[in-house]
Amino acid sequence: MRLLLVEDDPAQVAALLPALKAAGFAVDHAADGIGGEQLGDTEPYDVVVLDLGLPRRPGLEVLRHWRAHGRDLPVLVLTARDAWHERVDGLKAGADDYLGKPFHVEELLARLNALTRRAAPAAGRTLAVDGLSLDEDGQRVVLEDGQTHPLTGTEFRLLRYLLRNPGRILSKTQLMEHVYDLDAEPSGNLIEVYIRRLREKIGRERIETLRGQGYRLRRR
Amino acid sequence: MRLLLVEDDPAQVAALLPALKAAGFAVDHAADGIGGEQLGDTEPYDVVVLDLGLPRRPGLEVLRHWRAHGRDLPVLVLTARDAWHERVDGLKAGADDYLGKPFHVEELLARLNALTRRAAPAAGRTLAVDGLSLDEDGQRVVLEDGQTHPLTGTEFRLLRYLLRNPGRILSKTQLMEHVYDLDAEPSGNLIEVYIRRLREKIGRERIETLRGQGYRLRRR
DNA sequence: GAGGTTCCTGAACCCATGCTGAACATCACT
DNA sequence: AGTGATGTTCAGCATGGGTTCAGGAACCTC
Repeated sequence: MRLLLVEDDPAQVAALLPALKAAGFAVDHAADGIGGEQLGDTEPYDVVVLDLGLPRRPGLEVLRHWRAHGRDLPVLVLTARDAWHERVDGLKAGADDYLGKPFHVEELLARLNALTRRAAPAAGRTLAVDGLSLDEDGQRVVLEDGQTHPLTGTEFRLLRYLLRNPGRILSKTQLMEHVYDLDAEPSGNLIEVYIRRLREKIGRERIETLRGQGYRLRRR
Repeated sequence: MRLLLVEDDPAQVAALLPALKAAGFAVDHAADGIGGEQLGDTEPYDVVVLDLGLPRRPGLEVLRHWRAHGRDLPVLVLTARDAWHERVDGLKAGADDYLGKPFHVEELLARLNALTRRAAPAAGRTLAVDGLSLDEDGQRVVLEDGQTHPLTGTEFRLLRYLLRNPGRILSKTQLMEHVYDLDAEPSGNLIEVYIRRLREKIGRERIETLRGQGYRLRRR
């Protein structure tokens, strides 16, 4: 079992390394975001323990990078205690689990166990579905015919979520919660408005409406 | 997706039920350990949300009972905040995941999603009986010849219930209660109307009428 | 086969939901 | 402060789907 530990605090590392090794993991260690990201890109780890507060590159970005590139290895995120929005952010970014600091080593081991027991999930996806692709760096959509449209921030988040769940029905509440953070209520018709704006850019028929249910990105 | 919620606090239940239903789960609820255990023993749930502090029988015992009897359905455990030993106990007893109270509903849904995705890999949620299959994500029927028809919300719920009970006679009252929530009386001829609409989509003869008794999905 | 009951069917109704265009508010940047 | 871009709210319109109704067909009982 190969494990990547991305953590900058030397004290933490000193505490964790022996415990992880004793638990039977072959541990690699990176002390900053960039190093961690590179290791995660290239080495076949069974699981990653990722701190969020990292020098050089935030943990969340590292995680998003992996997910955006289809890297679907199990990631356990370490967050500050009680920062529940961080945890939700982490889960949204594709974390499989989180643990609030400070934590007990025993608990970390238990959770790693649970994670590695899991079968590998479905293959990672590129954010491209049937000729509709999202340029995540440029924040643009590219259509089949090469046409590209720039997206505003909200449009981008909405489309990204749709593309991550092609063919699935997504309720307005779900969309609301993913486009904005936390418990946003679909008070106004915000989602409708943005769906409309997206449709203008990617084509009316690519997003179906399911009355009373939500919306669905059409997959051909 | 059938979900069993074992939780005694009425306020929690009131908050969770609608959210879970909105997320597409068919939710059964038990208010104590013994009831929950029995339901879990007998019904084919896709996932269980289990509170640990339960009257009549502690959640951990319920979980251990299931695991000891080879019941391997995914279980998410709700624990008191910061009771980390409880969480470790839970994991040792065979929980697949846990969540500390108080938690955010969105977080619960995210974790349930992860759990159910893992448990039913690529199986694609479909209910199928003799060449008649219901695409639960897409809310569509697919016939033997590949023909597909989109379903409205009510049609969908009705057909799903029929498919879950193929070959059984289902009275209009039963259908009413499952298509709508609970105590609805079959005042008008609503069910008749919907049966008709369904027949139009899946074929006249797939649903038999049993005069005075109800309807039955024909199984060949 | 008369009479009653149950079910079928097509159509009409009506309302919640969704769509749309535009105004208004807010933010970032200069 | 001014400007342009983005985010949010609003009001009116369109429409889909849930519901009701009425007339006819099928079925059962006597």
